[in-house]
Order: sequence, then C-alpha cells, then structure tokens
Amino acid sequence: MPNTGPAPDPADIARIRRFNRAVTREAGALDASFLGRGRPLGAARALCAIGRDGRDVSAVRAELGLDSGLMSRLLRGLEAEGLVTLAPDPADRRRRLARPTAAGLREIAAYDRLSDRRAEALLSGLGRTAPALLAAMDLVATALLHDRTEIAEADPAAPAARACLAAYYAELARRFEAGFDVTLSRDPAAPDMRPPRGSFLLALSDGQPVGCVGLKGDGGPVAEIKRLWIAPSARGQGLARRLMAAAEARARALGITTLRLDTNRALAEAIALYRRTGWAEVPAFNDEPYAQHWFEKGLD
Amino acid sequence: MPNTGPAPDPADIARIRRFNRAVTREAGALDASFLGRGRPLGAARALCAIGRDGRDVSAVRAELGLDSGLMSRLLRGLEAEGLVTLAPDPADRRRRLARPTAAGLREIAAYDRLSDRRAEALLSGLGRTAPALLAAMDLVATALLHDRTEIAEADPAAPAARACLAAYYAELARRFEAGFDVTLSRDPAAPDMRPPRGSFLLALSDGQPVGCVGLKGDGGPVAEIKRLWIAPSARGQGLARRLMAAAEARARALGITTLRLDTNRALAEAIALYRRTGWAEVPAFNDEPYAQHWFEKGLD
DNA sequence: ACAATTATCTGACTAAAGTCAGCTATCATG
DNA sequence: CATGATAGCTGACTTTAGTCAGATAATTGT
Repeated sequence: MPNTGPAPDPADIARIRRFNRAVTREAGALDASFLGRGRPLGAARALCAIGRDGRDVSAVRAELGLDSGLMSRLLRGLEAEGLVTLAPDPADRRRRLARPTAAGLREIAAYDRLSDRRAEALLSGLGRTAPALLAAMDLVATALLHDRTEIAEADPAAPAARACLAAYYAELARRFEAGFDVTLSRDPAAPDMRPPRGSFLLALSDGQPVGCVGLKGDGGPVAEIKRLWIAPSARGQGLARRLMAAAEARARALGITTLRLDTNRALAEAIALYRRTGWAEVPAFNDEPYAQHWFEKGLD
Repeated sequence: MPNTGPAPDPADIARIRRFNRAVTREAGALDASFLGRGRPLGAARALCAIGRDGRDVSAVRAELGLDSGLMSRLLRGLEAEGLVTLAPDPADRRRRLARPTAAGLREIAAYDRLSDRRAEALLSGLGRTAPALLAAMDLVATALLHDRTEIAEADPAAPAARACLAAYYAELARRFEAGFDVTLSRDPAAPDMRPPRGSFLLALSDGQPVGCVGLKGDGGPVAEIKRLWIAPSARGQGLARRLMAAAEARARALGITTLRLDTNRALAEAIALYRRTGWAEVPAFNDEPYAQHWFEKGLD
C-alpha cells in the first residue's frame, strides 16, 4: 500500500532527481576511466568481481546479473588474456573457481587505483568539508541499501549459508586472540538449525547473502542463537538487530520460550547489541572454549 | 598538480566506494525501468534530453556525448515514432531544433513519472529521517556537480530567486541575535536588481539554485551588493567568491564604479570573504537596522 | 541405481551502441 | 565570392552486450 504518508513534496523529488543525475554522471565517468585499459567494461567488471582472492563463477554471475553464456565467454576472454585461471571447485566439481593470475592481480590493482583516484580527487577538492561529505555519502548508501536487504529462512547446508559461515569463521580466526578452529568449537549440527528444531536465517541484499544467524534447538523450549554474522559491506544498517529480531520471532513460532547464546569478548559490537536488546548476562551454561560471555533472554 | 594535501585515509576511500556501489545499483535500476517503455535506452535518453521545450540537436549531443552519426540515427528513430519533429534553427539554418510532439510530451512525462516514482518510494520508506537524507543527497550532488555549477542572471521575482531569498531570510532569522524581519530591513525593490539598474545572479547546480547575490543600483555609479547567500549543501567550495566576482563583473558592465555593502556581525564567513577580496570597511553609509559592518570597493 | 537438478559451456543468433569516411548545406571571414 | 569552418546526414562498418536452445558433466534426492 503506497501513498499512506503525506504526499511527497515535488521540491524534494527534484532534489532526489538532481542527486540521481549527479551520481549517474559520476558513475559514467568512472566507467569511462575503466575503458582506458583496453578491455570492454563487461570484462573489467567480471575481473573485479572475481577479486584478489578468486571466487566461484556462480557467485560472480549472481553479483553481476549475467547470463551464463555471457559469463562463460567473458571468462574465456580473461583466460585468453592470461588474467585468470579456472579450476573445478574441489567441493563441487560442477562449479568452477576463477582465480586471478599474477597479471590478473596487477590489472585488478590498476582498476582499484582508478576508483581510488576518483575518490581521492573528490576528497582533495573538499578540504575541511570532506568529513561532512563522507558522512552524507554513508547516509545515502545506507538508505539505498537498506530496503534491498531481506531476511529469509534457508537451509544451513545451502551454498549461500555455507558462504556466510565460511566468512564468519574466517573473521573469527582474524579477530579472536587465540584464532578460531571450528572443529574445536561446539559446532551445531545442521539438523538442529532446521525446522522444526531450529532455523537458519539469511539476510539477502539483492540476492547476495550479507548476513546470517542460526537458531539451534533440540525440540525443547530452550534454544541457542549461533553464528550471527554481517558482511562488512552491510554493516551500519541495523541489520544485526533485524536478524536477531527475526530469529526471536522464528523461535516463538517454533514454541521456544528461552533463548541463550555464548560469545567471545572480541565481538564487542555484538555484545553491545545483546545488552541493548533485552539479553541478560548469565553464568556459563556450557563449556564452549571460545566463549567468555553467556546471555539469556525469555520470549514471553 | 594532485597529491599536494595529506594522503587520503584508505578508510574514507572505502566509504566512497561503498557509496558508489550503492548508487550505481540505484542508477542501473532506473535504467532498467526506462527500458520498460519498449525503446532502447539511447533513444529514451535522447528524448528526455530534448525535453518539454525542445532543444537544438547540438546541445543534446553535447550533453549525452554522442557521435553525430549516432545522434542523427536516434533522432530519425524518434521522428519515425512520431515523438519529435525536427526543423532548422531560424537563427542558424545549419543547426536543427528538435521539439517533442504531443505524443513525445506524453512519453517524456511517462519517463519523468518513472523517475519520480523511484524518488517517492525512497522518500516514503524513510519517514522522519527523510530531511536528513535529502540534505545528505544535496551535499553529495553539489560536491559531484562542483565543476558544473554555473552562474546566471535571473529575475529577482522568478521562482528560483524567490526560493533562494526565502532560504536566506530564514537563515538570517536563525543566525541574527535579534532575529530577522525583512519588512524592517532596507529591502531592495525588484526593479533596482534588474538591468539596467542592477542585477540578480543565481548559482545553478544542474538547474537547482544553490546560491544568489543581488546588485542593487539606482542608475548612478554607486551600487550595493545585497542578499549574498549559499545553500548549506554548496558551502565550502568557494562559490560565494565566484558569485561576488560575477557580481563585480556585471557591475562593471553596467558602468558602476563603486560597490558598497552592509552586513551583520553574525555573518562571520561573509565578512572574512569581503576582507580577503579587497573590500575596505567604511563608516555606516545607511541606517540598516540589522547592519554592524559597512564595506566599500572601487571597481577600476 | 535412477531421475531430477545444477553449473557450466558452446554455437547461433539479435539488438544496441559506437566509429568513420565522405557528403551536403549553411555560415563567417577576408 | 572564394575559403574554410560548422552542423548534420548517410552508408558501411565493428564491437559489445545479451539471448536462447541444446550439450555435458557432476551432484542430489529417493
């Protein structure tokens, strides 16, 4: 149901349209600068989407929204240029992993520099007003990305969920003082995070997974929150709060009355969120080696 | 010579790149919605660039950055669709003027509505945070359009000029200790700010007024600078200086040899600008109740 | 073991965008 | 009135992007 609020001010609409024009011009200029490296835009975008660390082809395809035939041809082109190598994914040999070669890394770095240089030019032309502009850009980006992020239940073994979990583990390994090895942790089995025992929720931004949370149950009235993670690119939008609220709602629907969670002291934002949203710190209720804090929340 | 200032913070660059991603998606979505009218994007853009009032072909071509052959073909297509008519420019019969037909006007309106609807959707999803977002978008747009801000003479009674003046009065009311009531002030009559007595200049960023200055004359060799104002989103770019320089140039062209102005002590940035640009503080030359400083500058 | 699904590749297309050389008509200038 | 510049038109291209219908191989569910 649109048009519930007051009718938008035409002057405000004009302001937004001016913004759109300003920004499409900027985007066009960036595209044009990308063209300067003697490669069509599609190929340049594909290379950048593969990134330094390499990625599986289907992820790139989903991000760029390309037809599989076109994607295949672009990769063939990049391969012929000696910029990427393709190898079957050992985990699923239908998939292929694209990795940049040394030359590919150089090209990616060159494209990054082009982006950076535009950003620098913008910043340096501003002087003392730069912080205000950056804050404004953050606000706009957050607003534009906000309504595109939706929360959906997924199977914890589905590729999107596994991608989130892999990124989550990698981040824990970076952030925990002692590193992180999932095999030493109380890793929940997938069936405990599937209905009717539990649930696994993904935050999807335009189809891309940008966050997750697990609800691990055992059929009884007490369940645990696990694996709360937000992609770096999606932080600062209150997404963790939305995911937690969705997990609580799902738990209620599954007849769960008490939620628990354990967490590591390195995860300060998460701990702050739990405290802000009605979780009470309680004594350790398990022997999770990576946990220093335990929380509980009643769902009534 | 770039790289003079301090090296930009990589985190700031990352923020800009996040902004770019958010915004190019938005632009892509708008393009996709334009495609829904059964016309390739190039033709749709050309039609919208022609606009309601029609335009000469070379102006459209310059705006869209198209090859003359391509432009010609796009126009031929629009003509065949019955959306535009082409006629030689009476002033220079090499040029051609494109004007929308009635059907063309309807199509332009339809494209406008598509843009408007996206803007409305964004606004309505925001509620009370809308003003902050709009201000942020203005700031970003102004920064990106920085080099496209142009100064044009306007009638002081035109809507864009009145909008600037209203914003100026509102700001004075906020900033002056005693508030501001325009009826108590020495408000210049509009004819004194029109050629040949004076002038009224607007700073236009992509069509939106973002600043103004008035030159109030009485036909003699002495004129006053009035109503210097820059929209908050456009500050910090040296626009006030550009507007003042343009006003001085206009004054010279009108045969004025001495400029004066009065101002309030609350307008510190303006006073600093006057001091920096060759204005000399002089004793009060009028009884403006809101003024504490009077300046004069000779134009030789 | 079997069918269904999934990821990718290939060939054969089309549409859109863009380039380029040469043409004509008009205009500005000496 | 010749000269050169300018604006636009046309035909003959190329490149880029994108679509679609199979083919193939690997995986999943039963």
